[in-house]
Amino acid sequence: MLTERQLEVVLAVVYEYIECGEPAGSRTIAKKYLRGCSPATIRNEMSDLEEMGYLYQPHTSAGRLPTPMAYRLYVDAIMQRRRSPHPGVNGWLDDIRDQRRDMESVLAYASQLLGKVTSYVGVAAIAPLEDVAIHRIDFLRLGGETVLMVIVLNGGLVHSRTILLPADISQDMLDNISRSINTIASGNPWGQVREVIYSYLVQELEQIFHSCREAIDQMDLILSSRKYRLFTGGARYILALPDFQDMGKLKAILSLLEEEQNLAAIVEKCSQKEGVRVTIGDENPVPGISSCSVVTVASSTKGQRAVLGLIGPMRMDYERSIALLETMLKGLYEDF
Amino acid sequence: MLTERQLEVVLAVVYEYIECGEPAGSRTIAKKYLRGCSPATIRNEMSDLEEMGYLYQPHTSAGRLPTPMAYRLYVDAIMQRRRSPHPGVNGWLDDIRDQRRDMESVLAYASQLLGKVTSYVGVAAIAPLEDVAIHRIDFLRLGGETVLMVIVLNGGLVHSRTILLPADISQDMLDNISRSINTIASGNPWGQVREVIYSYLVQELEQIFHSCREAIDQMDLILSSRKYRLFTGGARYILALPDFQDMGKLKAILSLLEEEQNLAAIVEKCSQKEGVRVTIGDENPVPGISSCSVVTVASSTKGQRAVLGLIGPMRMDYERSIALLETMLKGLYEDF
DNA sequence: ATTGGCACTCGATGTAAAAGAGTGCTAATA
DNA sequence: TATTAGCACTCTTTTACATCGAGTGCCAAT
Repeated sequence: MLTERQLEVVLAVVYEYIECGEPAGSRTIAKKYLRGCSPATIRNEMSDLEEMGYLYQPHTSAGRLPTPMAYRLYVDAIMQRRRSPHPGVNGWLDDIRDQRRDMESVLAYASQLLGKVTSYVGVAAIAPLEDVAIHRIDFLRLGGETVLMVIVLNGGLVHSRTILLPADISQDMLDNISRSINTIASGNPWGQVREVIYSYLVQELEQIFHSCREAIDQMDLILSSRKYRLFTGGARYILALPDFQDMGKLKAILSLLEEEQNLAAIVEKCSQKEGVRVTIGDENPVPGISSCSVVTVASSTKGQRAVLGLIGPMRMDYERSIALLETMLKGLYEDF
Repeated sequence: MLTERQLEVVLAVVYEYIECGEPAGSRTIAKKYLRGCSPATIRNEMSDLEEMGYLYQPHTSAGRLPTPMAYRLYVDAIMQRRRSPHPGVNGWLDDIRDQRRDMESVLAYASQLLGKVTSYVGVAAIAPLEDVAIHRIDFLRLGGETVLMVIVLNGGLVHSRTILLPADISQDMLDNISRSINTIASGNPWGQVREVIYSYLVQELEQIFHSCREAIDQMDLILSSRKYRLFTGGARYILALPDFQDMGKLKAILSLLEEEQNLAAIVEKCSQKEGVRVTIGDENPVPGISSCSVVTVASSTKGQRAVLGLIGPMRMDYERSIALLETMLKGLYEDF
């Protein structure tokens, strides 16, 4: 167990490193954070803390750096404290309102904004909740065998996908089908109506039923998987951070951004519960970004779950990031 | 005017630099490309070529590098030659076919593939042609005042946008409106039916007409602007290139990718005519990537214009890039 | 338990010498 | 007259080595 003073030292080292980006020496800590102690005392504490796994030295003659354990301690301490809202958010929300057109573009813009103001990578995501009700389903023939299926969920989330249906099904027939499906489905969650729709299709469309398999499959895919729609922005700003001068780290983070599934895994894991969640280093489910941290805030209303997040170096400014995300998500929810 | 041998030297220097990434010395050129001459002869030629603006030295005791003028010469020479198709494309097209779902995902995947196999940044874009016919227009009420407008163009391009319409217009009314609009519009280009639709709305919807302004405006925006839908992929791979070890260049290219309008400007300029187009250095309309080159290939069918492209360093492998893009676009068009 | 003092470690910085690559020029050559 | 061999010169890159300084660990004094 940590003594009071050891805790202070750990938090001081983390704070100092987050602020300055350089290993913290005993002298600095004594002078800036624990005025009552001499450097020698701090040195002794530091030595103990290193043994306990909270600090480490990059080399013998350097100051101490926090280990992930120390960051965890620091973040837990922050999370206990009452946090004040991040300043400036209101102006940015106005920007977003000006740009707004639909949920998608709002989130895309929000992620860019998050990246820009923090110099980390901004993330925004949204997914339907499990029991979200279907608003309507439409089929629009595009030409040839391809048909565009548009699924609108309560809350405004829109999924569209092209499927293949026999060319001899006219748009009128499609309209009839969607009318019937909508009568059954509209206002109900997919889980409740899936079977009904299924048997309707079996009965009504006996002759072409096998061709509709794909449609049903795609509906299942869209409506059951509850996949997040992901937006990221501001990747270019991390280039300015000293932590990402290393090409290896850069590559890892860019790869993450370009591979949706990995990003989705992170968002998914982070959003299992409401509110703020901080994932440090290799607490992350994705390999490769073990030197990064992820801060997310999740919230559900109107049948959908939204997530805002920041991906940054392990020494990112957690306090500010958390405040920013909380304030921003709250602001977005007031509007939309 | 260049002598035969001077031309050979310039092309050799460009080729050598593209291959090896290092300034080419007189010895190397004499040995690998102009066996009949001694290094001293090449030195004299090089000196002249430097004066003419084709070559330059990064410092006194280094070999020569090509200037943008030299690259231009080289590319023009390539373009004259008959090009053979890029090998391996067929396999990749199979990949694309497997992944395919709709035009959007095909292009997204194609851009990623392009990036991956070249280590440059892959670009794919598509836009409707000026006279593309409207396939249909639908309005789906999402809830409250928001209505989703879905515009499907002949050829399969889908635009959707939320607009605001009074809450007392029911979905049935919307259906009627879209039916009428479709009767007028379907199969015709926007330019021809714009006025008719306009007057229909004025007549039929007198009382709510002012609320429909936005719908018309948005249609205008979507159907007149012919904006490109852009996809990029493979940005992470350029990190491995020696040319992008410089943070400044990296930042420039990442910024370009995140700012749609600049990318759109490049694509637009490049796609004014059919076929291959190579833009070298600051021939580009966008500042910041003056040390990059862009190779694009454009083609129009079925009412839309597709562009595939690669953004790479100025010493990118133009020959291979051009072959790859041409083969790929051709393959895509055969399928879709 | 805390602190001042001091030797020690190890990266960072700076300087000088050596190595290497390639040029430019001159004089010889075909 | 065009080409070439030879050689001095320039400039970067590499290596080696001395120095500096931040910070530690430890011991003896408080």
